[in-house]
Amino acid sequence: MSTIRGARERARIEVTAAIKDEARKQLAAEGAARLSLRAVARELGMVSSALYRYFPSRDDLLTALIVDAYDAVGEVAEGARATAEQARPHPAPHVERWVAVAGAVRGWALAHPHEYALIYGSPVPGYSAPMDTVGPASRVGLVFIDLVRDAFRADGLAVPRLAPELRPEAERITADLAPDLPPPAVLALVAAWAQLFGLISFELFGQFNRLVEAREPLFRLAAGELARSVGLRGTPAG
Amino acid sequence: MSTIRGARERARIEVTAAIKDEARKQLAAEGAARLSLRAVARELGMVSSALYRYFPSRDDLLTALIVDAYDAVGEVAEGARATAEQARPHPAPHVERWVAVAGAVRGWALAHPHEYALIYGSPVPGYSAPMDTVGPASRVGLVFIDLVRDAFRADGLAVPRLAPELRPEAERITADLAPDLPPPAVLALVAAWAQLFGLISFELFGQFNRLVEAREPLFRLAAGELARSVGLRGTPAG
DNA sequence: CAAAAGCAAGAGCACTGCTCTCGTTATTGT
DNA sequence: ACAATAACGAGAGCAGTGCTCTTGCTTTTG
Repeated sequence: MSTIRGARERARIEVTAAIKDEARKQLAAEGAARLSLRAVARELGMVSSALYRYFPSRDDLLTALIVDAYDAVGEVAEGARATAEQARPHPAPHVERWVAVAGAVRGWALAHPHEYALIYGSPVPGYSAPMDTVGPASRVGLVFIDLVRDAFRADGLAVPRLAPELRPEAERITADLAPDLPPPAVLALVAAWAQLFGLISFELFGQFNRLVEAREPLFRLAAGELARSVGLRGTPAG
Repeated sequence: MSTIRGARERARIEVTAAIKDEARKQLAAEGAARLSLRAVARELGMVSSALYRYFPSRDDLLTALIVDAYDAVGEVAEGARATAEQARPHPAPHVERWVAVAGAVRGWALAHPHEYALIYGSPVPGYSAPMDTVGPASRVGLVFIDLVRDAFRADGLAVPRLAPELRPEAERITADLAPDLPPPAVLALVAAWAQLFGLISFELFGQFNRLVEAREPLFRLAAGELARSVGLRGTPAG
């Protein structure tokens, strides 16, 4: 299965990892647009053509970095949820768990701006997300779904009202994502999910420059309201 | 002032416009990353070095396109507001004016995805927005501010509650943007503004692929709730 | 009418992604 | 154990990029 069969296979794994590490370093330093295959190879002491034995093209390297970034932010979100769940002495209200997860995602984004831009900014390569990315891409979303499910089971949800025309869409999405949850809440969750990343993107991409100073409190405020719009209950004043 | 003084000056203006037009064409076709100075020059029948008489670098060309894009979407927003204002037989409720403006911005984004990505996606060039862009960049925001001001004067605002810690920030931003409006509403407006573009970006950048089908209704729903979060009043059911 | 400034063209530099070939080395099947 | 096969690293090379510099020419200016 995952047993390493020989020196060749072992070396391949190590070289692949080294390439990705160096590429990630250049990504963090210069951004995706300035990431250069040749520079990566140069830094690793290989010749550029050798690198093509590991990644068939620059876009494939970028795709690998995209997958890793999705996994990294997904892991951060999962960790934040676990931490918020085990808060002592009392378990945190669900709105605050939501805010904690959202804040963790924002923190990761601020710490890794170029990786964030890679996955939540404009699509860089040939404008089609490969299938490899859809799994890791949904990890953060799943965290929010699980969180809402917990809230639903513990306290119930203040299910938002829904226009009749959106009813079928809400049911379709609910069947896909979380058949055990109320469709209006799932639809609100999808919208809240997008809006959450809107806040992060605006902050990160400079739209708040010379305008908003207290960014973290504003983010927490908005995230809390989004949680309530999904139906979560928490402390009244945010 | 703006009188054209000679053939040389006239030619410069025309050539500059031609370069921007061709660049915009390539931008729409291939995206900002693949926009090539040499290709633009080639298509215009000039040699690449001649193009540097008009734009000192590729980034400056991109900056010019950014400014134009901000102006274009700003104009669309202003037009949508004017149209919604003059609706007959009855003037539209303010929530619906907000939704109309937001929908117009979304429509422009869907029609010009690469230009939208240029201004609201990840920052492409050396990661610092030049001063030339801040004016045009605020046009859309100003439309929303004006719209909220109209609503405030006509019907008043259902001013959202605000945590005390955010009070100073809200007052600072209000002094900058719209001193005549209630600070909590201005702060909510800033947050709503970011969230609105989060919805558009997620749709445009493929995050809704294989998930959301009825995107326009969902957008209108979320936009309406954002309007209400700022304090606007409208028809109850959205 | 001469000096100055603006302009297009071309050559050239350093860089990019990517392909192809050519020895070398490790893995595999007999 | 040995030969066939596949993977590998190195190098040369192609077409393309942004950008600079020099060289003549033309328009504008004093």
